[in-house]
Amino acid sequence: MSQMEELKGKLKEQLHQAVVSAGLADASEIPEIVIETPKDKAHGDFATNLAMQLARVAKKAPRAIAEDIASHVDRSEAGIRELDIAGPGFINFFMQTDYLGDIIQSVLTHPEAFGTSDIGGGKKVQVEFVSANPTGTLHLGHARGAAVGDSLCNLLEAAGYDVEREYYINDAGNQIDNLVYSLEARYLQEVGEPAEMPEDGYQGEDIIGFAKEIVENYGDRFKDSDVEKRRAFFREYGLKRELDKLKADLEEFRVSFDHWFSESSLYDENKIQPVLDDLAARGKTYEADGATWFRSTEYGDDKDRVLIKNDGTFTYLTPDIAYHKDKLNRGFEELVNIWGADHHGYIPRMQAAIQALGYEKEQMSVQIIQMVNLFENGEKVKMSKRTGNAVTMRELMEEVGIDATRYFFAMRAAETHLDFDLTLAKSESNENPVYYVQYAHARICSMLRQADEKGFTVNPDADLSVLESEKDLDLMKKVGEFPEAVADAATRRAPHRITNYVYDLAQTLHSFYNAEKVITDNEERTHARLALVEAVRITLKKALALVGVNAPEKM
RNA sequence: GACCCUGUAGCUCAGCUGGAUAGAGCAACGGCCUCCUAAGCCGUAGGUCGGAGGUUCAAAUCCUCUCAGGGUCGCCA
Repeated sequence: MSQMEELKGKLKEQLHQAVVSAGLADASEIPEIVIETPKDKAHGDFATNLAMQLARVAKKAPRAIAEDIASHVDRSEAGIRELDIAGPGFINFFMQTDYLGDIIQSVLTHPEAFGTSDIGGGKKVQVEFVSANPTGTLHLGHARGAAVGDSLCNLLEAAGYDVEREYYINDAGNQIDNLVYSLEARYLQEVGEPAEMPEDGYQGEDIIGFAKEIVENYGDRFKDSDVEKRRAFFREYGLKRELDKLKADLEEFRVSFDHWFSESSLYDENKIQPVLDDLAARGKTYEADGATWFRSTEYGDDKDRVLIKNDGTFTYLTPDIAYHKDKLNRGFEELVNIWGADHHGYIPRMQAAIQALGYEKEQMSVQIIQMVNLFENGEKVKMSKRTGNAVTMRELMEEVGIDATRYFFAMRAAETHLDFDLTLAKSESNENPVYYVQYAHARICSMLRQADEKGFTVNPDADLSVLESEKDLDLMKKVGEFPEAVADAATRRAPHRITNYVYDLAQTLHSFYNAEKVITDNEERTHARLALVEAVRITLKKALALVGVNAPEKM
């Protein structure tokens, strides 16, 4: 538990006692006391709406209740320096400031623990994201999914969940056959045979590249070889190369998965039929029109869904149900799927399947990643200038840079449509929020270097009580809010709260920097401010790391 | 037709498990470098929170209806 939480806990406890001793309400009638941090600091360090909540129970006006509470609360026990009753009945608390110094010191002595919590209680959660088909290149939308998914995992880990990152490889459907035929056609073209691309073949440059590789390494030996053998080889080769490329791109984007799960392994290990049998045994399937149907309407889906088509093959849903069953069998208590917006209609049937198999609906949740629109110089960009196709993740990384790309994707709530401003993301100026935050970090590093030259080092035991200016206190408070920001972002599955927080922290630092001098002739204060500034640096770095952004030491 | 997302300052967005005069960035305007990075700071201006009802002591936030934009509705994946 962070110092901030402890402090709030103590305050709640004292307020609770005050309500009882003032005879306003019985202990059982008191609602959960909410302590908030007011937006306006004129409203104190903390505030509560308790008096308003008690109006009904106590049958008194909120302000009168607030007066009663105020006169009964043990101020020194709760760490209250001063308190105000304001507005319709808010109680504003101005706290004794010594707790702020304690927070800074604990950041310096236990930096690794700062910002972590145990609200997850070690719960095993699996997050499946990106999962793009291994038939081409990662695009804009995948990049957003990767950034959001990875940041969410970081947050859940910080909040004490046991997290696994998984990528589901769709390597069994006919899109893979298509990959094989496309690669085959490209290969034959390379060795001078007349061959046409399949009608809906993959036109990407990557496939041509793979065909060239095969010619380099194996010559034209597949030209006249047995078609089945050739295709088996191309399947393996094409898939491997596509996966290598996906992994490499994602690694570069600072996203790595714990587990790459192959759809075809569900077939190889006979994991699909047993699930069909299980559903049938539970009476959740029926035959009609030559197909086998799943009664998803029993769980609120719009209509029932086909599992086995009348040609005897499975729909996409069928192995996917088996896949989810497999995930739950692996011991995950909760599954989080991060899907593109085009899959939102798919949620009810998957949730139906989970329930039909006897699991709780809540064991699977879906985070939808909404569309991304690219803008450059105020104009909508649809296609890559280079290739004429959709803009790829790699192009983004190269043109915009990884830090800015990850920051921009983390910056907005995942389920909202995103306008990605290329011009802004690329600009190395004050308009760009990424640089603003990174600059704060670099600025501190610069101060620390200069302090070092003058013989000052950061001392966690520095006496922080000498820091009394408004800017000092603002900055300490902002650092203290970090653990709460992380816990909040994790609970709400909202990485964008971290970028909001870190921007705020950077702003507070810059403001402090312009108002107060860190390195001065006053040794005591210099030590105290160095400690403060180092704590800010650690916090900036940790917050940026949560969204996959580097914290440079120089800019 | 059904469902999902969105509608808050000129632009991009926070806030949405109800609370104090609705916040931030950019853009606009005015200031600040003999001083630890001006990629910075300080200030000014700018809003019928799409609209209409309702619930509440209190609504941007909850409910109903409605308008606008985007998306999805396959025995594709």
